[in-house]
Amino acid sequence: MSTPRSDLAPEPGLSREEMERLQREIADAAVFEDDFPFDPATITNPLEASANAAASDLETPEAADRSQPPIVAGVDQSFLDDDRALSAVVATRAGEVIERVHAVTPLEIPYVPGLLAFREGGPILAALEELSVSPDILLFDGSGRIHFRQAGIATHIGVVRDVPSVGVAKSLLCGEPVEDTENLPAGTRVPIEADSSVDAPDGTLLGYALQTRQYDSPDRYINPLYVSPGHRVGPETAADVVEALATSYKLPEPVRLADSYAEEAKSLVEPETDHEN
DNA sequence: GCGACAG
DNA sequence: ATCTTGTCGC
Repeated sequence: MSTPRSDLAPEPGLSREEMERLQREIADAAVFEDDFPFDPATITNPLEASANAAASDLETPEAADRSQPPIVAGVDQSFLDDDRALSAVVATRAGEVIERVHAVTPLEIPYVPGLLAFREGGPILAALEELSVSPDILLFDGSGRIHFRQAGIATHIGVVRDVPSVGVAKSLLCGEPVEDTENLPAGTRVPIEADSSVDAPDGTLLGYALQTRQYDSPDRYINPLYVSPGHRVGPETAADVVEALATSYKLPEPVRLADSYAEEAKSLVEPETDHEN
């Protein structure tokens, strides 16, 4: 049963203290383990999509929902001016784009590390409202459980909508890799554990540094992604899904698609309106 | 007081 | 995030 928590939506007008209190509520409501009906192994990009399509053929009417691969949606933002954000959502199934939507909303607050959801959550929720399909899982450009209060933007939106979600960050917000993450071979994952900066027992597994791509050559190397559970997904599955979708590039395809669509959709937006002074 | 900090 | 030049490699 689906139980959205609109009451926990990120409100930009709150004081910093109230925002942090809300994040602790989000973390309490979040589920950092697999809790969804589909088979994550059926999440793929186009190249491998045909391989597993044959396996699920003889469907009974009741299982009709699972006769098709899960819908994976990537979410990302771009900025139009200094006070408007454009949020883009690209829904994919078996690696194919089935829907793209976007929404523009005013930015209420500046970027503050740890409070990203209060800056970009509004635009994201507005864009998700525009979607006609129901994503089985959401991939965000930012952290999930790898967060001071275990409530990164992927976790926050996942809980509010009660949809499985994963955080995919390009840099590490907090936590401690259990070993060096420089110049890792492709396919490597290094656990990220809670340290004193995180509101969780030291050593709690928050996510993974995941090396999806790497150069063959000498001194230059690609940094890993920092993948963490958002909501209703465990750390292993979160990394599995991102790895399965990051076939040609460092970032998983739905996130790349959302990234470019967020840029592309700028041309569809009205120029900034002069607010009367 | 200093450092560190997703997008 | 956004800007933007320079460099590496197929």
